[in-house]
Order: sequence, then C-alpha cells, then structure tokens
Amino acid sequence: MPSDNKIEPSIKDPHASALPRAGEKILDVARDLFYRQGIRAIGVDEIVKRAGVTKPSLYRSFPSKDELAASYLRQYDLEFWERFDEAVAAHPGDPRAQINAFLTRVGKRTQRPDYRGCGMTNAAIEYPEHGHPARVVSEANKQELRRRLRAMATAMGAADADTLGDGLLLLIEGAYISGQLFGLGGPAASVARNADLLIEASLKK
Amino acid sequence: MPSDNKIEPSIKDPHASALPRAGEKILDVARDLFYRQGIRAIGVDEIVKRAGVTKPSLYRSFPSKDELAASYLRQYDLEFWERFDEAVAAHPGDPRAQINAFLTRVGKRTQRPDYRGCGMTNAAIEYPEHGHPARVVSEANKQELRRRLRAMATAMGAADADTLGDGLLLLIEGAYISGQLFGLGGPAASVARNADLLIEASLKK
DNA sequence: CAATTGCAACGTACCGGTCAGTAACATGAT
DNA sequence: ATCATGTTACTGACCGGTACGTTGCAATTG
Repeated sequence: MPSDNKIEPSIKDPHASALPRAGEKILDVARDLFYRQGIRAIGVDEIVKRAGVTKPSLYRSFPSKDELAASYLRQYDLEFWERFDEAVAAHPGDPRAQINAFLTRVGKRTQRPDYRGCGMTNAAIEYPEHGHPARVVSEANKQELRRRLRAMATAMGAADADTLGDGLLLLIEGAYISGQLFGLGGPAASVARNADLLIEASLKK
Repeated sequence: MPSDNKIEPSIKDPHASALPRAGEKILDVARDLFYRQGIRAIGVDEIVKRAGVTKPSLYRSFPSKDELAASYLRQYDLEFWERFDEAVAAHPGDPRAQINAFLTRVGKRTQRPDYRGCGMTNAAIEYPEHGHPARVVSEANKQELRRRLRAMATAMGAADADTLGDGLLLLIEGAYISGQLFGLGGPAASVARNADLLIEASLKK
C-alpha cells in the first residue's frame, strides 16, 4: 500500500465553476433574455431551447425559475460594482470626479438603441412582492449603492450629505428608466451634467 | 311624418360613460390590480373574478388584455395631469413653485407603505417591445411631461433650460422608482429638495 | 488487461394548472 | 321582437416543474 492515501480528486481545473456545463449555458442565455425582455416575459422553455439543453438540466442547476433569476441578478450585481469601482479607481481621492466618470459612462450606455436600463431596477418592478428571490438581490444592491453615494457625498464635504447622496441616486435611477423610455437624445444623456450641477449647488454653502 | 327627423339617440345620461356597467367595474378592478401587482402578474381570470363578472363581458368592452391595460393607462394619464395641473394652478406664473408643489406631493406619496411608483413607468418596463398598446400610452405621457418640464425650465430663465428640464425629469423618475425600492425613509423623500437645489444651480448662470 | 460498478449529466415524455380568448346560449329591458 | 348585457363551458397554447430512463466516463475489481 503506497503512501498516496486520501486521494484528492485531482484538482486540475483552476476556475472552479461549481456549475455543470449545461448550467453555465443556461445562465448565459437567461441573463441575455431576462435583461432584454424581462424575467416574466421569458419562459423556461425558451431558455432551455436557446441554450440547446432541456428543462431537467435547468432544474438540476437551479432550484426554480425564481432562483435562476436571482442568480442572473447576483452576476449582474458583480458586474455593476466592477464598473462602479472602475470609475472610483480612475480618480483616487476625488469623489466628485468619480461620480462624474461613472455617470458619463452610464449616460453613454443609455443612448444605445437596445438599452434596457438596470436589470436590478427592472426586476424589482417586475416583482413588487416582498421577499421574492430576485427582489431581495435588487434591494440589497440598491441599499449598498445608496450607502456608498452618501459616503461619497460626505467625502465631498456637502452641507447635507445624505440629501446629496440621495439626489444622486434619484438621478441615476432616473437615467436608467429614461434611457429605455426615450430613445436616442433622451434626458438620460444629461445625467452626468445634472449630477455635477447638483453637487455644485450642494457644496457651496 | 312629423318634423323630428334625424333623431339624436336621446342623450339622457349626462356622464357619457361609453362603457357598460360591467366594463366600468372591470376597468376599476384592473386599474387597482395592474397598479399594485403589475400587468403581467395579473390574469384576466382574476380581474373578472374580483369584478364579479365573466370573461366575455371583459372582451365585449375591451378587444384584448393589452387594450385593457392601455385603457388603464389612459385613465392614469388623465389623473396624472390633473395632479400636475393642480400644482401648476396653485402658483400662477411661478414655475419654480409649481415644480416644488408637485414634487412635494410626489415625495409624500412615495413614503406610503404600499407605494408602487408610476403606472406608466412600470408598464413601459414590463413591456419593452416597441408598439405595445400599453407602452405607446406611456411613451406619449413621458414625452409630454418632458416637453412641459423643459418649457417650465425656460420660463424660469435657466441658462440651459433643456438640461434643467431633463434633470427634473430624471429626479422625478428616480423618485418613482426609489419610492417602491426603498420603503419608508427612502431617497425619494428628498426629491423636492434636490429639485430645488438643481434649479438654483441652473439659474445662477 | 478486461469486465463491472457507480455516478453525474443528460434527454424523453409527461404532470396539473393557468394563460388569453371564444362559441353558443340565457336573460332582461325596451 | 330586438338588442345589449349577462352566463356556461370550452379551446389550444403555454406555464413552471418532475418522474424516469439513457448516456458516457472514470474508478474499482478479478
């Protein structure tokens, strides 16, 4: 009996996916369809059909459609904070410039013809019921965003930092919505400029 | 043959309803359910059940569920402009005070526990497809709101009136969304204050 | 080595329930 | 008698979800 006891199952794959191949394809397809057309508008049949798999594969990777939607939003949450932190990292110690960088990019995205707003916001509107898995993820994301915006407003030295932070949040949510309501040339294009005006008004006091 | 030719069909009912009794009850119930839970979330069976009627009654008054949703939004549109014009009429010739009055009331409504935002906005998110009957009504309402906000910004003498008008629209839409995302004490409570700050920043050149 | 076992991942075929919408008929007022 | 309003009972399609059999591969056996 050689010494190589307790055989660890040969960890050869470094990017531990935790999801079988079918599950990954399902999540990819679901993310695209959920974002573009809405969660309620897309049935699981269409998802598995486009993913080239079958329904039991979906339900082996996700306990329910609601949980699949929540998984989609958790991934969306990660990507959101990547974009946000990218703008923050681009202007160290200058929260006003950080906000401006972030909102300039948001404003640009809102002008794309197939722009559909924020997946989090949309999901919360589709599922008003408290406690729904998708809504829970969305609410947590928005709470954290509010916290960070208020902290940045404080760092800017605003007289009423909470009001400024909340004002910025209102502008951001408004941009998400207006971006998909109005097409090109809509009001969302001015979100960065309006945010800067609001910051200016909140600082001089 | 008497002289009363061209018989007008005896206009006895002054409040020309144009809708049979069942139709009115259906629209009442649909309005409530659509607003509170969303259009996609409510089936026609539940509507007729709660209205105390049956499905054919619904389809005699409305050609389809989509058109019923559009009717709900047309009524919503009327009530919206009533509220808006009420704030306008309260402060003749003072657009800044008009905006403030309107947004103060919006801010208060957003703090109600069952607040569900703007029916127009919600419907547009539920139906991203261009040309959907419900979305058409919503888009028209938002276009008109944008036009009026820009006109009011012009009347205020803003340096960049279009930007200010759009900024106000962003704040309003943000309040609608945030009102239903955060509960009591959410950022929407500060919409009037933030709007006034933005106006101030936009006026002083 | 070769046969066998175990098991995860997959597909076929189906479940009851609900979706929007309708055909055909009853009722009630004019 | 007519006509608008009401009703019962149904359609085919689709909803989310599942019971059960099949496949392929890797580790375990003699």
